[in-house]
Amino acid sequence: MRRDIFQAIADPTRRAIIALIALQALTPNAIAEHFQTSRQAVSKHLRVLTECELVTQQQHGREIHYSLQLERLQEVDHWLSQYRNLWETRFTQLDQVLSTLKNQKK
Amino acid sequence: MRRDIFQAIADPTRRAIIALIALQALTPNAIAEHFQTSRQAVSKHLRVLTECELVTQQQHGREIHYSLQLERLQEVDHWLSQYRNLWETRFTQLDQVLSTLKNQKK
DNA sequence: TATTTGCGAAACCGATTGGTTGCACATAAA
DNA sequence: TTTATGTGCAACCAATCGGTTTCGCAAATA
Repeated sequence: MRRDIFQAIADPTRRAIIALIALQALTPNAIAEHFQTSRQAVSKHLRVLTECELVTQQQHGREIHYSLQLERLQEVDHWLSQYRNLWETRFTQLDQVLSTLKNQKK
Repeated sequence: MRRDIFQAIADPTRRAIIALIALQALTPNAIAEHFQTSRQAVSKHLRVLTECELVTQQQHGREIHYSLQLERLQEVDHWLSQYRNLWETRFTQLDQVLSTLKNQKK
């Protein structure tokens, strides 16, 4: 199934999981300990995150360590960048208004 | 109802609406013309966007113009910034590794 | 070998989602 | 005044979501 990263980060639990594994890879059980939910529910979230390649798996014996693919978040950053330009332009325009007013005073 | 901005931008149609009204305010009818969906469906999306204060309404006679609240997107930007630090740190660390190798060569 | 542990997958369930159609109600135009 | 237009809202519906419980299987442990 084709997954969308925006839909993946829409769920607060999934954002919490992302925060958890940002610094170190964790197993589903280790992640589930941080929530009042079952390991299976966490596994379903990890499945969604895996499907949009936000996390990857490393198998160690019977344990599976999930780690965050930080660079995938740049897709969100890229989407945001078009609007970042806009709001920075807005500030630039405000600056221009202010400096125009300043010059008129002189 | 309390709305979440991440859930608001999860839907592709809503992201398209955001892109449409980023530059100029539009009416529901004008927005609906860009999609193969009913005006009422667009209205429901606008309701979601309004509830999380991503858009605001300006009434002009019987028309209602919806415009984007650009600065609300900074909430996403802020969430992203913690990870942006991480991926920039990662590059910095890579740079350090490279320069260490370079120095060892000398 | 027998048992425990870590995991994914499947079946199920209530709540939510995104769409529709059909209204009611203002405002603008004839 | 009568008619047309722009809109929000409610009712309905199939699909999806996020959770649970139950299961099967491979790997570690006794």
